[in-house]
Amino acid sequence: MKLEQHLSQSNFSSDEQRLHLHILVVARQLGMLARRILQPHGITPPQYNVLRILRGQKGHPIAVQSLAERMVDPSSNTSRIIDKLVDKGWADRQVCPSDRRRADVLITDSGLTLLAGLDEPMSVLFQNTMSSMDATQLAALNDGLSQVLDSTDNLIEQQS
Amino acid sequence: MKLEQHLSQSNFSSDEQRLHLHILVVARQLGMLARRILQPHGITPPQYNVLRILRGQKGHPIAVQSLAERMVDPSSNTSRIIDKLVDKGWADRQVCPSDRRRADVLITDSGLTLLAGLDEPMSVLFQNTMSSMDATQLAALNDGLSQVLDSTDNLIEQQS
DNA sequence: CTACATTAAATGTAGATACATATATTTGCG
DNA sequence: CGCAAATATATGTATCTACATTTAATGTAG
Repeated sequence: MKLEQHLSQSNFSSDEQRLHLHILVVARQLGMLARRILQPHGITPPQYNVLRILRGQKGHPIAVQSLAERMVDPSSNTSRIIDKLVDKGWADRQVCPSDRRRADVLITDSGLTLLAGLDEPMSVLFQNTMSSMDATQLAALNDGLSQVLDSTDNLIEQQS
Repeated sequence: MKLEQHLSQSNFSSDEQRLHLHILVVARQLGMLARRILQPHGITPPQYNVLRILRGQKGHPIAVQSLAERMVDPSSNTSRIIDKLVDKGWADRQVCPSDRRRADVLITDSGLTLLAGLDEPMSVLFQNTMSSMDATQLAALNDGLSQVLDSTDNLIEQQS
């Protein structure tokens, strides 16, 4: 009944609406906690997201568009997020030789060092926020959200 | 495994991290779908959120601060969101006579009419996005997210 | 090979957000 | 009462986001 306290509202029109609001409110809280960890290091959540994707490339450059597709928030302005990463020396961008429209992006050593220092606090955050759940419950939630994601994908696809 | 497709990533460091990302990605999709419903009516999700709270007051005025506490995103600039609602004629704001620091906010008939037209499409959205789940599964998800909300509240409280 | 369409990225711009500060009012203590 | 502290809201400001447009490079039909 935490949600009810949060919104000072005692009943919702359906369990579906309640779940909808639950997801939005929890996402906001998780985002806030992540921001607090990242902020002292001068990095925002979308920038962190991009850096993690770059690290996952293990040295292979990636185009801006592919980056955008893999981001949690794909509508963010990926070009300008990369600008910031390059400005701060965490990423490197250069024109792709085989297709000069594209920009190859790579993480720098400095970026890798930054991420290395963030891995532990972020992983502690995941553990702390999910600590009340056992493996079965975690799996149930992941399954349920996967189904919701499937529904939203279908709805979004329909419209476009 | 929808999440994996979305992020083009095949494995995560833990189920906790996977759940964290699941929540963020689903919240983003739900927000996007809501925005698409609201946009043609010239209203944004935070504005809609405030209007619904105002309607819930059933004619009783509410202070800006109390509004902020009940919003999904309490850090939004509630004053300026109310500005927009007042500009569009959906809400009415006047200085509280008993404490002139405060501003009493009320929904207008025009605001009620707007909401009345949005109730159905929004409720259809809730149903559509959650349609794959039965009552048991809905309850399990709501319970789980309530636990996560509790954990995040504790973490946020600790820090401040 | 030229012209037009397509693609990739960057940029312009209005509006929204986060965070700090300012303004106005009330409270409470000497 | 008189004045500092607290409270409620509004405003300032830099940054960020969403959405449209622009620039540049490539693909492709004639």
